[in-house]
Amino acid sequence: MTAVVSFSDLKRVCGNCSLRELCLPYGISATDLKQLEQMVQRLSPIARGKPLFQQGDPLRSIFAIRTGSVKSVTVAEDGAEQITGFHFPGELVGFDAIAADVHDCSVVALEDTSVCEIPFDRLDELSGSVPGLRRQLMRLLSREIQQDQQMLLLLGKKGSEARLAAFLLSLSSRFVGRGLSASRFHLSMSRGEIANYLGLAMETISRLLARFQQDGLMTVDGREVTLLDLPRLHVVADMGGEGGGLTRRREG
Amino acid sequence: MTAVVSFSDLKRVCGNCSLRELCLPYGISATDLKQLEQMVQRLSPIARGKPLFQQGDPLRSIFAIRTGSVKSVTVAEDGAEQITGFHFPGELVGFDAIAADVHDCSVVALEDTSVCEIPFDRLDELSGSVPGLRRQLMRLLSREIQQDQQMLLLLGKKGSEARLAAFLLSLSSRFVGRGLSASRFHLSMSRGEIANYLGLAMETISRLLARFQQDGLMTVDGREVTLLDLPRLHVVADMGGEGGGLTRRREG
DNA sequence: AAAGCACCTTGACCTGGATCAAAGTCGGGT
DNA sequence: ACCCGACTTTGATCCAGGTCAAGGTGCTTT
Repeated sequence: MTAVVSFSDLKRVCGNCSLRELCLPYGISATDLKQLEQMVQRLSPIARGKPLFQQGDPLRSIFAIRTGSVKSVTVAEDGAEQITGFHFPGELVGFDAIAADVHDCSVVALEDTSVCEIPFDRLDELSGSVPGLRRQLMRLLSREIQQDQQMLLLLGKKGSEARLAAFLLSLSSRFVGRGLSASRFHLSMSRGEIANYLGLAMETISRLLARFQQDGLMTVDGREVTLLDLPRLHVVADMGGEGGGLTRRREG
Repeated sequence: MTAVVSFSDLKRVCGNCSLRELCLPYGISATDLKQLEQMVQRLSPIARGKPLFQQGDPLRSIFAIRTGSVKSVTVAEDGAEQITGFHFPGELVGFDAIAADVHDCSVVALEDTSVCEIPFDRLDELSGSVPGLRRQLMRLLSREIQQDQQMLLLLGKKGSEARLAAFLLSLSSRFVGRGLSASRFHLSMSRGEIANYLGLAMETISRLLARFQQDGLMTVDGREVTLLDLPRLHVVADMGGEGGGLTRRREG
């Protein structure tokens, strides 16, 4: 092991590429970092609506979103499509494919999007020699499990208002992490995509947004959104359990 | 690296413990295996209703179910409980905790259950020196992501019949994997727990089981279940998408 | 064998959100 | 400027599944 790389060195290498998330806090040596740097390729931007990879494609690489945004979509045998996630700069996609070496969802750009490609076998190899990288990879996989399970709770136990509020708050907190505004942002996905993601009908999203606005929780102008009352949105997002006021019985 | 261990050696070491799933097909050396063997501890059986670990506990170990069965439960801030999974012999639990070093679900025994405990930091350490083990760990994490996303599709897009049918088929195929009958088995969870897991009301489960029986799809006697028509159950499980006959519009 | 309890079933009714329908809005192309 | 197609809003109606209520069923305890 050679010297640990400084923060500024890293910034030079990855810029604000999301890969710094992958390696930063875990002490990577200069040689290891060089290897990591060399394995990453910048792809030409993906146009809105174009897939980064598709369900059924063999696992070749993991991708990091640099700019723009994407959705991941799973289609069932019967043709039903479920959006399983939206991803923004600094986030990685493709982890679903490790289990079977085949992607079981498609990832599609919601707007013009640039990504970095990380060939998986090289990443795997390097993670053998860099314990911090291995831990970080596992952490990322585990985080995805957590998020999906949080989503299961949302779909299994919460009503439409709580779902939408939770969705807006999730976007907000992720934008904050990127140094953007917590309360004012642009939705890169359509109402229909939000609806699909939350297991609701498009019309319901439309009505809910109108109601939230009317209740002073937020402002909506097309896809431009301003959250006016974060605390109350949190209350709405937490509604619907047996702990709160209005119960919603479901188990015996 | 010393000699690769034979299948029979492995059987001696892990018996039919689920850990063989973790290491078997990936060529582990005798010394490595010895290390793995030494790190695994057999816990005294967990009584029905007792937790293996609880939401909020720090990550210490991963657990492999040896006999019996467990459920994992997440409780939201508002008190709503969501069962995020059922686990049977040969399956591992605890992966959710890697991201934050804290378990974000509780795992509770559905019947008297015996498990093996695998201290996580030792597993992590060993996985550094054994590439096959590392790959297998990643595969397991990734598989959990896949399963959760499959579940998201179920909760987001399918009706009650499809959910229950898919649930029964999932149990069936998992039991087959353990060498048990695909069509005849015992439910170790209550109707209420099934309902909670599937995002339905207990009464709905009860009614659906009655209807499935009446339709000749299966036989129910308390918690004893016999699947009579696997193919038709598959059809029911796949219902509800825009590809099939009866549509269920949701996106624009 | 009676009581107690946890679990399950069945029926009657209600409601949240889906579906159907019909305009309205906006951005991009010619 | 105008048109076109994709997206969004809003209203009316419907229904799958939740909720409420009232018994069963069967196991364990005494």
